Amino acid sequence: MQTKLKETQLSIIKEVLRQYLQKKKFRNTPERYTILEEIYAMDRHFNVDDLYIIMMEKKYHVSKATIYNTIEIFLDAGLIRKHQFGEKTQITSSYEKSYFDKQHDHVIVYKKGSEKEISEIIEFCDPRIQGIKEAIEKAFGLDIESHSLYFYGTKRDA
Amino acid sequence: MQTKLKETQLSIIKEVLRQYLQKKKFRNTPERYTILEEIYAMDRHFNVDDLYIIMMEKKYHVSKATIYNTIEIFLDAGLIRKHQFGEKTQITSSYEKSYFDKQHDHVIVYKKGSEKEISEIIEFCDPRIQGIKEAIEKAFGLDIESHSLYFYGTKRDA
DNA sequence: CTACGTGCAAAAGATTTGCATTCGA
DNA sequence: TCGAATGCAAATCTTTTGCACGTAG
Repeated sequence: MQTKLKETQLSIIKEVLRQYLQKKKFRNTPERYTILEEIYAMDRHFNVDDLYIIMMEKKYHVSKATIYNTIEIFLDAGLIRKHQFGEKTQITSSYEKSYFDKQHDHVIVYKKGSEKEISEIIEFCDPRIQGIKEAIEKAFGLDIESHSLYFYGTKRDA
Repeated sequence: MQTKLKETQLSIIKEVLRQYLQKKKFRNTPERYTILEEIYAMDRHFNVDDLYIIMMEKKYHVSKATIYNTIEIFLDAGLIRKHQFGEKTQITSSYEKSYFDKQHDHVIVYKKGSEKEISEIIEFCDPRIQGIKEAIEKAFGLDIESHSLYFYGTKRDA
């Protein structure tokens, strides 16, 4: 039934994409649906290269240019979220599927000695962030549309 | 007296750098002090290119490689902080001096129509973030060393 | 049929690296 | 003196762009 659920979810997000494309008067290209499926079949964060390699391995011919282009669309459609993990290193952007998730934030856990290697990424969700958001909106007369919060740390010694 | 204050601050941070270099057994090169002065003479966020251009204009010969190298040192010394503003765009890292500031977070305000252009960056400081931090540390058994929080939004209509 | 979207390769932009030279300790 | 830092240029890596072709509408 896990499979069943996945199938149902898949048809939902495809429908979301379909409606988005329609509204924006973009075309229903097969590439866009294939990439969407692959993203939603994955269970972790990914970057463009990860995705490209996966597509290659599965013999779907999709160029990186198309992946970049498509990701832009998915971001706008709210189907994925973008991250810049690893403040210390990393230029590469990461992404994750977002449609069935609730908004959450991340803790980047570094390996003890090496300040550069990420050992783990933990997700969490703290309601207090909402309170901060509302305070900011009121204080500065803004509409806050999104936020990103990262904590950086290490595993505490036992 | 603004000038006086600035001079005093300058001698303090130079001393901080001196001690840091000494502790790490790095060399006291003039470039490192020159770059530090320029950074602390600035009053806003900057990126490597900004800094490079400023150095050029003032006829200090410093290569970009050295700037990158030096910035790494200053980060580790706690003399500057690194940012990745503009989740939607921007690859370039920004930095800001940090020694006399208290830790603060940022709101990235985008221009109304164009989702890509930043119109303003607001700094704020909300103590609730501390509470979240402590909750995370307790919940996951971590030592959190730093965080970054960005809100993204637009000016509210009058 | 007519753009829009794709693939490919080249370009662009940020950062890193290699190497010869300089210079602080 | 001698190894660490610098400057310069080349290399690398991610993302963007230009152009010819294919295809959705």
